[in-house]
Amino acid sequence: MKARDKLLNAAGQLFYEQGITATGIDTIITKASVAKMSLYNNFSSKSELVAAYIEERHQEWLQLFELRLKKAESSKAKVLAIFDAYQDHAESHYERGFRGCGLLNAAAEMPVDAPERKSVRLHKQEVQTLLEKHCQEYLTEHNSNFDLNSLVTHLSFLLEGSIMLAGLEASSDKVVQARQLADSLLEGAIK
Amino acid sequence: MKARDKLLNAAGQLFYEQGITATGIDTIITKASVAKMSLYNNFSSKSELVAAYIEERHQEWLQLFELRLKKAESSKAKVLAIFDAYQDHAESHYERGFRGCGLLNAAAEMPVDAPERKSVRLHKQEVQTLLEKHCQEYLTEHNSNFDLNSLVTHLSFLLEGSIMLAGLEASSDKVVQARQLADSLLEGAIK
DNA sequence: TTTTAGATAGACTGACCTGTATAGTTTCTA
DNA sequence: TAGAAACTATACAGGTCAGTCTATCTAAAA
Repeated sequence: MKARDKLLNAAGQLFYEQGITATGIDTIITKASVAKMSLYNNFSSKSELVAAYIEERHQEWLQLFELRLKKAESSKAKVLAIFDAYQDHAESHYERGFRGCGLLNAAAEMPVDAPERKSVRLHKQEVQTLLEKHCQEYLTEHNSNFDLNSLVTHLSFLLEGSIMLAGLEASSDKVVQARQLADSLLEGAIK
Repeated sequence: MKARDKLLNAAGQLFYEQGITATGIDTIITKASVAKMSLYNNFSSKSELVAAYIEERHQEWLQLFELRLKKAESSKAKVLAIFDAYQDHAESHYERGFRGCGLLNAAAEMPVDAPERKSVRLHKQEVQTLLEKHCQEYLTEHNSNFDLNSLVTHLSFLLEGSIMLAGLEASSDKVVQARQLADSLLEGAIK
């Protein structure tokens, strides 16, 4: 395996488990079994490694979502596939200590003006856009005039609130509950 | 003002704005205009200062809530007072950079087994207990057999999801929207 | 076979980290 | 007014931080 990938793997695990600021360069390269210069040949600084980490987490989630989306047959199932992907994410990290959404956690430990917060914001906006798209389809399919914006906002609160509380409790239960609530919310929107 | 209070003020601001791990002892004592020994005479370690910070944030919120609760006349208004307190919190920090819930942020930057995470969990449970109490009253008052647990869970997702996204966007808008959604949710629960 | 790119180990810098030790000063209070 | 308690400034220890430098090695490409 290339040094860059080893680094991303090690950093991915450590950043997620210990937090970014609390994780030092030396810990990362030791876990990756890589020389320090290999880090600085692939990334110009720790910040750049952090940026790569954030991007990777997001792509990882998008892949989980794509998998779930393929299996979704109804338009409601497509909306709920977003919740499924959150659940998959939660459960994939359960054994080594689930700690919530890596992106929200990263943003939470950065100062207000940190560039990392901006990219997390963009990623969450992308999730919101996905929600909007599939909710739109769902509503038009059922000829509902339910307010799209408030539905999307509502679902995004269920999503992020549940993953946050799930992380705090180190369990995916809350995400499962959020999915159920989202389900009945969607049902209510076409009645 | 006593050194202990000066320290709690300075640490409170710095921890909230910059994150806990990223804030050093020296930065805190400089901002507090206090000698280093004053810190270690009042707190045995940085961790103890962090614990005090977390406790203080929680008490601060409880006070905001008490104020709102007093003004609430209906049982629905009492439930919504919890959302109002979140909004007050968001807006009180707006000028110097709102960054979400200090407790959730603190938990987010700590390793899975950190004691800080446990106390944050306890505080969030207290909020949930308040939600439960006032929802209970609301439902019985209106002779509703709406499921209490799912209502409370739902509201807690709206609460924590909105404060998290609000922090990411440095605006209290999301919390206001969450309150509106909570309002109609409560209305729906007694129909 | 020679060149080149990627990797290695490890020493090093200078700044910053938490926490301690010492000694002098202010402030409250009995 | 005398003593105790709280506070100050400063220096220091021992560690860790991000990042640089050098020198060596290996493997694939030219």
